[in-house]
Amino acid sequence: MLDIKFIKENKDLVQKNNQSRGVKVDIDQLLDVYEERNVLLKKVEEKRSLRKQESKTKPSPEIIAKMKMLGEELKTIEEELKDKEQELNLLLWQIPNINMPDVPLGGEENTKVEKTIGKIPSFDFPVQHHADLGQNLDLIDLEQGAVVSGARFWYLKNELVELQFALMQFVWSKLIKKGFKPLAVPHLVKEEAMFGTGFFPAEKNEIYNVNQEEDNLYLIGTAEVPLISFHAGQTLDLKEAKKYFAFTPAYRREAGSYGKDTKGILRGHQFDKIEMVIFCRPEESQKYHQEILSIEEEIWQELKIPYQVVNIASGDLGAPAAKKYDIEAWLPAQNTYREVTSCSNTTDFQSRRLQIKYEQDNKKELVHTLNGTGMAFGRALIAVMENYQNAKGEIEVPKVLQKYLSFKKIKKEK
RNA sequence: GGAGAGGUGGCUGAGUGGUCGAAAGCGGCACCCUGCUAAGGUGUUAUCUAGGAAACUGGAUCGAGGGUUCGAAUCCCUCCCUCUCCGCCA
Repeated sequence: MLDIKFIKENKDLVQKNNQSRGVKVDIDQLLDVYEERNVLLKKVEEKRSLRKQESKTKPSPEIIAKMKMLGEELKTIEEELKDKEQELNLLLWQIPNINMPDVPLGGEENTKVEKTIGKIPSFDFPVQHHADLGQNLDLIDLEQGAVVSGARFWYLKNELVELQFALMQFVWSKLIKKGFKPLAVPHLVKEEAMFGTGFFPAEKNEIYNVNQEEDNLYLIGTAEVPLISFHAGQTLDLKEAKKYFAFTPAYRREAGSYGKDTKGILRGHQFDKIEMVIFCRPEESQKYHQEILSIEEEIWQELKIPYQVVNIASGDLGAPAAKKYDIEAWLPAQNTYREVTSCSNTTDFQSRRLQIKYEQDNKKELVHTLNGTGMAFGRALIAVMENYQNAKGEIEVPKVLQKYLSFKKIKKEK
């Protein structure tokens, strides 16, 4: 979230920024509420001060009577203050991060293609959709997934599972080489972690709530949540930035996407993913954003799959992100690029909520946090399947993955 | 799941209703001493927040949130977490 003082001093900027993201919070109202809250706070503090002075020693009966009255007044004002702070927070929590200067303004249609890498392949045979390849080669079982868990769940089978494991090792070893430290993280988190990373309140309906009555935990929609929360409440030594990654499933309700991408495994309630995060000093976050992007690009380049990098427009940014790049890989069967990774600079939006700081000239300052997809395996599998299919309806194994596998092609006969 | 114990400052640990933001020790910092020398002495040393140029002043914080009380680290309730024993278990 933003610093209320920053909002006060940069009213117009915040207002414009909100507009660019389609967020309708009345900043004047917010600042009014803030002022009202400050007045109440001052009153409360004055009365508390009085009470404190009289409570140093045992007071006389008259003073006790007086203090009793003061206590009543205090209680009333404290109640008002609490309501006012609640009102303030509800407004404040809706305000998204400030766009970086080079974020394209507008909605999805204004997403800017930064670069296009790789030549779109031309096939001299009819290309198959990954769902058909999966069916023909006995790699995906959507029907039984639906029987067991419902729509948008599936089983991966045979070589496809091995292929995913090969991709995992490929990305894993690369991130280790790049200085990222692996973490095995909780997949169920408390509300505070969801709020702190900025997924609540905005995206609450995307998240599974487990055992609300007894445990009230939330299934992670991305490892970003436990990874960033790993340092919640801590003051870090940031002489060097901290880099982590984790391999986890991502659980998503996909509440708003009924009827969208229903064929195959492009959009599901659960997919495996490697996520990376970085904690760094504010002046370094733009540099590390580029670094994360370049690692993601390297992965797709080595897989030899065409992709484009897009700079997400303001209206499409999640609340915590100041800037976001997606990589979209070419999917031949859909004849288009589709999102396969996403990396964001969330500046101090998350660290302010989670109170993640570092020490600078004997003062504690908020860190900047970044996150990026190492690999979303569901979509990576789709990209490999569709781009590496051949005329015989087989799937060839990308060169960089071959050392992890005992086969070079996925064929029909097992 | 059952039975218990507990969460206090950077650390150890005292504090069961008022003068407690909190003894003592350790650690840190500053100065002094310099034939007890990998030592001694003196002083100082929590965090957040509002105002202020600063000195300073106010408020909050003893796991979190409520409650009782004129007054809560201390009493009551709920929650979170840690530990011990039993049970179960990959």
